[in-house]
Amino acid sequence: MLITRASEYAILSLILLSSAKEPMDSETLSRELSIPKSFLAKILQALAKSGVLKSYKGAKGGFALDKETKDISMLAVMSCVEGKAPAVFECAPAEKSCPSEQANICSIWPFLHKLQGKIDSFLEELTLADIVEE
Amino acid sequence: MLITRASEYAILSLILLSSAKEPMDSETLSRELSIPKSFLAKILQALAKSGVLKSYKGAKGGFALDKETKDISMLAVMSCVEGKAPAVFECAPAEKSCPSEQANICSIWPFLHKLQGKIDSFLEELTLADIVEE
DNA sequence: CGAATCTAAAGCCATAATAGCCTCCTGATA
DNA sequence: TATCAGGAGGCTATTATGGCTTTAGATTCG
Ligand code: SF4
Ligand code: SF4
Repeated sequence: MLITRASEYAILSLILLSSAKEPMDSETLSRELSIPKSFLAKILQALAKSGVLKSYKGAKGGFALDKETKDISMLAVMSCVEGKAPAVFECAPAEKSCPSEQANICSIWPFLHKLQGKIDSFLEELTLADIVEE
Repeated sequence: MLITRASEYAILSLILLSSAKEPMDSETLSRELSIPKSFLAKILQALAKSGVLKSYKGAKGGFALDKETKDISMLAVMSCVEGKAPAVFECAPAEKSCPSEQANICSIWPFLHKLQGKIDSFLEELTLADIVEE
C-alpha cells in the first residue's frame, strides 16, 4: 500500500471540513465519517501541526481549514499524515537511501526513481479543490 | 511501500539470470546478490510457478528464464511475487473493494483509481528487456 | 543397475516493522 | 472553576521479512 488508511481518513476529513463554516470537533467528524475517534484525533493533530488545519481548544473548539482548498496538495497531506512522503520503494526518493550504497550501479534504481517521479507530480498537482469540486 | 523487498529481489535475480547461459541454483544467486537464501528460494519458486522461470532439479540444476526478456513485464513479476497486484490503496483496484461499499458516492475513489491506472500501465509496459539494456 | 549426491519444493516458525486503535493527561474557554 | 476538546504516549493486530527442516525429484558415478 502506497497510501495508508491514515491518509484516506485525512482526506475524507478535509473534504468535510471544506464545506463547514465553523470548526468541527474530532468527535463529530469521527461519528460523521465512521472513523475511530482516537485514530482520527492523531491525524488531525498532525495536520494542525503542519499548518493545513487550525485547532481551537476549549468549549466550541475543534478544527478548521487554515488554507484555501486549492493550496492543499495531496502530497502535502500524505507527507504530513504518514510522517514521510509516500515512497514507491525504500530507495526511490534518493540514491542515498540504498542500503547497499550501490544505487549508482543498480540496474533497477532508474526505473524506480522514474515511477516515483510520476507519482509525486501527480500528487503534487492534485489539490483538495480538485477533489471537492467534482 | 508500494513495492516490497521480495519484488526487488525478484527483479535483481531476473537481471542476473537474463545474462546467464545455464541454470543457476538458488544458493549461487543468494551469494552473488547478498540475498537471504531461504527468502530468495521462496521468491524463485513463485516465479517458477507462474511460468516466468523454469526450474531444474538434481545436480547441475537451478533456475533459468522461461520467456524472452521482452515478454516479462514488471507488473507480472510483482503480482506473482507479492501474491497480488501492487495496489496504491485497498480500494483502488475496483469499486467493490471498498469496505463501506460507498465507492460510488466516495469523493476520493476516482482519483485513487486514476493514480492506480497510471501506475499499472507504467509497470505493464516496462519489461525486463527495458531494464537490462540500459 | 543402484546408491550417493545434488537441488528444488513445501511447510512451519521466529522476529521486525508497520498500521491501526485506545487511554489518560494537559491546556483553553466560558 | 467546571467543562470541553486537543495533545501525547502506549498497546495490539497484521504484515513483511527471514530462518530452519523435511520431503521429493533428478543426476551422476561406482
Ligand atoms: S540495490 Fe538498487 S533497488 Fe535495491 S535498494 Fe539499492 S538502489 Fe534500490
Ligand atoms: S470510502 Fe472511498 S476511499 Fe475509502 S475505501 Fe471506500 S472508496 Fe476507497
